[in-house]
Amino acid sequence: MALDKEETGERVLAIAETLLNEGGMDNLKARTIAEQAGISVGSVYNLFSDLDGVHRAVNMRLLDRLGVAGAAAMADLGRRGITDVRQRLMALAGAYVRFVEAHPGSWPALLAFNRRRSVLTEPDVYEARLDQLFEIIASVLADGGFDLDEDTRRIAARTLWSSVHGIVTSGYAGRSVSRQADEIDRQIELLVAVFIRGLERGGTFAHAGPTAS
Amino acid sequence: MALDKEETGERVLAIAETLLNEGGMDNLKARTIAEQAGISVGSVYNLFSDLDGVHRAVNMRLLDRLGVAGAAAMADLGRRGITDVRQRLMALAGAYVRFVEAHPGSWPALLAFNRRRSVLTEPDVYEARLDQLFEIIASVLADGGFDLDEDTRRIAARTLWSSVHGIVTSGYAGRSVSRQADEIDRQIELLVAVFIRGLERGGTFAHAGPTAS
DNA sequence: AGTTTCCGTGAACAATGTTCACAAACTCAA
DNA sequence: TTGAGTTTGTGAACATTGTTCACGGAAACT
Repeated sequence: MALDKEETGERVLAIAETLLNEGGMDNLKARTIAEQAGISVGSVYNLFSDLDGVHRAVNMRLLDRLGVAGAAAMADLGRRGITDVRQRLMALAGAYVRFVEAHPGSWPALLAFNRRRSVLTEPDVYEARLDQLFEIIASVLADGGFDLDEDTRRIAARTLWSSVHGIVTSGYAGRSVSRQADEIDRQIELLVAVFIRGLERGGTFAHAGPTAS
Repeated sequence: MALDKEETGERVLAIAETLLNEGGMDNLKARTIAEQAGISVGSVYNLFSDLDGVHRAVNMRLLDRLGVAGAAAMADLGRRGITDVRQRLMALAGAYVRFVEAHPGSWPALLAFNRRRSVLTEPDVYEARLDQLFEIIASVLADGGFDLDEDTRRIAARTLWSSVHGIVTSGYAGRSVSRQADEIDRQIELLVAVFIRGLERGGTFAHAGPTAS
């Protein structure tokens, strides 16, 4: 055998990611993986606990890649000496949009996966990887000259992320990709602009009135 | 037979919704539905094209219910003479949060369903139902005294919706429900506050710089 | 009554996740 | 090298599930 266990595992993950990216969760089949990897079905289960385990591993790779993309976008701006908050936030959002477009099947599959196993599993590893992204956003806000205490900045970073995420996922649900791409750009543009203007005005964001009656 | 075709269909949908709400998409099984409805598997396929058809029908009911919840929240505020933009937006967001909490399994299942059949099917009916919600938000913004042209207002309404949606779905992914509920409230509160302050400052939101280089 | 149409039934088929008894390959001491 | 012990690979077999369809009965209509 030319490949050792770890190499075979990597190959399986690469195949699995392609399958997920091309056909979503329904396309991740044990027999297809085995066939394409040149191993038997049983070996797949020898390498991973089950298909969920394979999917989880693929998801980790995706999250790592997303983190790298975000960090790279920031590094690029830093290299070019750009410190403008708006440009930095747009660069981060743009990195996310491009990441989603580059993973049209596997990223939705990750979201669907998390949704399926909502509260049942330990999302600790996920959270850790996402926190990394929140940190980037929070640091941008910290450098933006806003008058925000650390807690508010933390919330604002998460809110910004969730909002961009919502725009992108809502945007790509239905219709054709091209038609929606422009709509998504406009929404993100408005979101970032409004956010910056809103934060610039300062003030507190403490829990005030009732959410609803 | 005591029930006619339509009544049986309704019963099937009620059962299907319960199944989805309790166990997500994986829990929607033809045989379970048949058993609980007191009919045979074949009859399920006589009433609906396939399980996707059942799920689609359940989703329609959910979207209708969401629309009703939104309209009811607005009607309630109207009855109490409340016209404050912030309160109205918070009421809408609150209605959505409560709706999601009331459908902990079936709503995620709807989202997962849409994600699975991303561009393949006709989401026209979905879009129509969602547009109804966007209209409500847009009308609130129109009454808010902002200096926005109609197009910007449309984008702003969709952005606001997508953002709230993103906050809620990101928030309920992982961890316990109770822990996250407060975080979600704070994020929505900040989002709405920032949005209003940002829009108040007026100005244009035209596509300006490059999204990223 | 006879005919036609519609509807319910559940056995049967195909696809798929998962297991497991067996075999092959490998490790390492004697 | 040999042989015991361990690890790894294999694919047949099983359980579950979506979906179909030939059959039979009920209902409607003539």
